[in-house]
Order: sequence, then structure tokens, then C-alpha cells
Amino acid sequence: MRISNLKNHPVSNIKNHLADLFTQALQAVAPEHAIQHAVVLERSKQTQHGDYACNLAMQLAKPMRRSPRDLAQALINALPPSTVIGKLEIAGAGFINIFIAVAAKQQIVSAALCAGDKFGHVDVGAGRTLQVEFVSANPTGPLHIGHGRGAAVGDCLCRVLSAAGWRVTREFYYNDAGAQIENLTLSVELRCNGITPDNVAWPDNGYRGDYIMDVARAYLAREAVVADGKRIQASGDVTDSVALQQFAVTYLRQEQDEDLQAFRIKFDVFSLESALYTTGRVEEVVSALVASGHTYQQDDALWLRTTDFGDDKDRVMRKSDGSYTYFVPDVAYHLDKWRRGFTRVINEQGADHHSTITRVRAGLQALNVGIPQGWPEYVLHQMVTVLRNGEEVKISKRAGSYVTLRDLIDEVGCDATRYFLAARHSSTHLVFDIDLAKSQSNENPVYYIQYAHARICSVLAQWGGEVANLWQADMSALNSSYEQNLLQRIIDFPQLIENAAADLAPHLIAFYLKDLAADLHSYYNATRFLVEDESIKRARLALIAAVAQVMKNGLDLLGVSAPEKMSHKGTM
RNA sequence: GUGCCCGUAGCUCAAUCGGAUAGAGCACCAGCCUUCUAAGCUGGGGGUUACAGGUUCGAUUCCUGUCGGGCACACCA
Repeated sequence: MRISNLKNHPVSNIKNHLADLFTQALQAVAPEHAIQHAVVLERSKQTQHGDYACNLAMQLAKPMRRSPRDLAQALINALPPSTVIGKLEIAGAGFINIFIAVAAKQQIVSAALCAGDKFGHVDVGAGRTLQVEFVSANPTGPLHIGHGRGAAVGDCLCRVLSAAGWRVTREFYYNDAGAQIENLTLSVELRCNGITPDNVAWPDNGYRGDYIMDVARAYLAREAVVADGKRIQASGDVTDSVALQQFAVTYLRQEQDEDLQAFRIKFDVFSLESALYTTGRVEEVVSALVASGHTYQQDDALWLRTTDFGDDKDRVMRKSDGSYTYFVPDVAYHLDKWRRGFTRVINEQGADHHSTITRVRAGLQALNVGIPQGWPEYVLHQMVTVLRNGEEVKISKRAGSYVTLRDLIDEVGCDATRYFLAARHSSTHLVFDIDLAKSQSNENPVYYIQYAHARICSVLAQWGGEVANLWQADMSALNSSYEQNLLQRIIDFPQLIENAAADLAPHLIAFYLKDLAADLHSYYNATRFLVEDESIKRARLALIAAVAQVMKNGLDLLGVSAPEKMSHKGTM
């Protein structure tokens, strides 16, 4: 077997291979239905049902007025031969159960080892560009756990989409203009003058967190801060509110950048809301919207008739005081994304911003520049509830009481924090129990997975041979049920990446890795690897080396490290 | 009141565009280290998938309604 043959081996993309076969069978048996019925194959949940199942016969039964089991037999008869298929059975109401030939399954080990870090990557994106905007926190305070969820989900999404063949640009949008920034500036100014939040003079919408005091202190001490390559030196002049605002924003951006770096997240592009005003893009969009005929003047304000595009009421664009509401620069920003050539854009954000979706899309539709209706796409994550000492910690920037991302990284660790925040479906509420994550770190799933990887590395190190040559091993000895499970699990990996990318659901990676680790641990406990028989030894080592490769690739999709050693912790 | 999200084992969560007997972890019980890392493994109990209808060969999944939870409903962002 040569490397080039392994790359295109059907077992590396087995579902598509089977789907092709069944499509041909369908053409032969029922050409008139071949167009309406795309062939769907699914993994069987139980081993007695084989490895894959096809439900085509049951779907065709009604329109063709034939019994599903007859149709199943006809499809099987028309199926082109393949070395991948070991056995076919008709079961239940008309399922066609497919058993993959053991010899074909064994090929996946060599294929995975040869592909290395690229194993599992697919090409559904075909190199097309795609932009993901995430985090996009206001520069008015440190990142909290909610931003952490957005950061983890968004970054993992980017990694998954890259692995699925998309060329991904990561973007962060700063709302560095508007009322919240003015509140920030005022809060820092008050702190500079020695006024604290418990003072009656403190405004209701002022920021109360201790970090405001830190900003004020740094400003008075004439410190320098850097964000996005720009260095700002504080003047210390409390009466200069422009300088104060610039310093405060840069200070907080620097802090956010440091937190993101500690969370192993890197953005390609930072966009500033303020730039949309200074470059005239906001005005340009307003003019275009007025010209589109979807606006009207009422009560001294300018309105956009968003109800033309599915909103439940119209929205104000320009307030009677002449300033714009927040969604106007948002529309300008998204028009800019479109003009930069991103025909696919995904915005990952907290569900508390879901009402913006309709408005932004309505504004873009009103511009009538060819943007599709469902553009951009959104992935919304639900709120994170934080438990500390068994009690819910209320997240409120203004009250200054919340758990920062930095706290979590310091207390729980980057790996575990990323895993916990990314390992849940984003549409469900997440409970993050800090004490549990800290005190039970020995039972943390991320350690379970990393431990499986470290165990393999340890065995390979004790063997001391050349891992790079293992792909040439004779795999025919891999016949135990443990080995079959692992082979199938490896075969599933490319399909997993395809599904996770299609569903924009990176949490699937986390669950897969837990299952893979469980299979590995069972195998490890039941099997010796460094045995006398050279052929068996090499086959088993090749298998676990392939498993380690998949775990490393999978952990990388989550941004979690794959250590080669685990140092014991705790009292176990 | 309106819109969006959610409701699965005691707890935290899965379930691949509707598939066959709904799965893991934690917690609880009983076992496994003179052998490659016990942060591990093996076995056990635990369910009317909130509730009621509907669609069909088949529903945790889709539709309608009810109940419960979260979020959003400004000329705030």
C-alpha cells in the first residue's frame, strides 16, 4: 500500500462512498425518484445493526406502492460491488444495514497516520472565504464569563470551519462610540476626582467596578497603554475629557487583549465603530437608506420602515437630537463586511442581543445591493449562570459584581475553561460551578481526554521505536471488539468535522473526544501493547498512535492542549 | 402582553437535516494495581424525554395548545 493510495481510500470518506453506491442503486431501481430522494446514511447505534444504515427503502415504499423490504432487496441487488462492504442485511421495517469489511476498517490506521495533523480535515468549504465575528465586547470593562463563552464557542467554530476547508477571518468589533463610552469616561473622571460609587453624586448608569479606579489611578500616574499597536500616554489632566476617554478605552482594550491572549485567541481584524463615523460610512448608509424609500420622518426623528422586512415595528435611525441609534452603524459595518467580499459571515454573540438580527438584516435588505435575506448568519449563545459557594453570582457590569474571564483562567486553567465553555450546545443555558470545576479537577472531562493522550505517548516512548514508520504495519491483527470500536471511532472523525461545521456546533467535538477517550481507556486496561509478537505489537502501537493523532487533532479544534505527560494532582 | 431560546435519570449534559432497545459523566453500591501512568477500568440500580393533542411505517426531534424557566421588547447600546 502506498501513501497516495491511502489518501483516496474509500474508508477515509466512507459515508460519501456508500452514498455514491446507493445513489447508483437508486438510479437503477427507481430512476423517477432519484432526484427527490437524496440518499441518507446514518451510523447505526447498535452493533447488531451493522456500522451504517440506509432508510431509502422505507422512504420509497409509499410513492412506489411496494413493500419496503422488497425495495430493500432490489436496492441491494442493484448495488455496485465494493471492497468496503463486508455484509448487507435487511432488518426491521426495511432498514438496509451495512457491515463494513474488517480489512477496510483496518486501513484507516495507516490513512490517519499518514495524514497526520491533517487527518479528519474535509473540503466542503473548498477554500471559500468566511468571516466570523465574535466576542465584540464593549471596551468599558474586563471580559466576563459570558464573553468567555462567546470567545470559546466562536474560536472553536473558526477552527472547525477551517478544518472543513473554509478560509476563515476572525474579527472583533469595538463599540467605541456612543453613550456607553461617555458613561465610561465620566466614571473614570469622577474616580480621578476622588468620587466613589457610594457617593450620592454617582450617576445611575455610571460604571461601579473597582477596575474604574485602576484606570483612574493609571491615568493620574501618567502611565502608557497599548492597544492594536497604538501607544497612548496619559496626560494626567482630568479636565481633558477627550484624552481621558482615549486613555480609558485603550487601557481596557489592552486588558481585553491580554485576557484573550491568555485564552489562546487571536483575531485577524479589529474593527472600530468610531471609524465608521470618521470615514463617513454611517452618513453614506443613511443617505442610501433615505434614497431607498424605506425611511420616513416622524416626531422630529428619522425612521426606517423595518416592518417592510419582517420586524414587528419600525425603528428610529436618527433621534430628534440628531444622533444615530446603535443599529445604524451596525448596518454600515455589515455593509462594509459585504463589500470586503465576505459572501458568508457568521456572528457569534450573546442571546441577549438577538433583537438586533432583524434590524441589521432589514437595514441591509433596504439598501438593495444584492445581499441575501439570511445574511449574515448568527450563532447565539445563551446566558451563563455562575455558581460560587453554591450561590448564583449575578453578572452586572454596572454593579461591578461579576466573574471575569481572567478569574476563570487563573482559577480553573485555560484548557478546562475552554473545554467547559465550548462543550455545551450554545442554545442551552450553561451553569458554570466554579467550586466544582476547581475542587473536582481530577474528575474533569478535559483531564480524562488529555490523560488518554498522555498514556499513549507514554507507551510509545517506552517502546522507543520509530512512530513515523508505524503506518506500514500489518493491521490484520486488529480484531478485538476494543480494536473494532477504536477503528470505527477513527473512521467517524472526518464525518464529525463535516457535521460540526455544517451545524455550526463545535460542542460535538468535545463529546466525540470523550467517547474516543473512553474507548481508549477500556482498550488500555484490557490490552498489553509491548508484547513479544512483533507483528501484533506493531499493529497495536500503530492503532494507539493513530488514536493519539486523532485526539491531538480534536483537542486542537477546541484550542485545548494535548500534553504528552500528566503530572498527578490531588489526593487520589 | 408580544417575539426568540430552552424543558431529557437526583445533578450537569448528549442523542449526526424524523429511525430500531433514549446515552455519558457526577453522585450511590460492589469489585480490579508484584505487568506499558488507578486523573484509569469492570459490573449494578436509576426515565411516561414537562403535559395534552396532531402529522406517519416510525417523534426527544416536526406542527398546535397548555404549564414552567431564561432573554429581549426606548428617540439605551
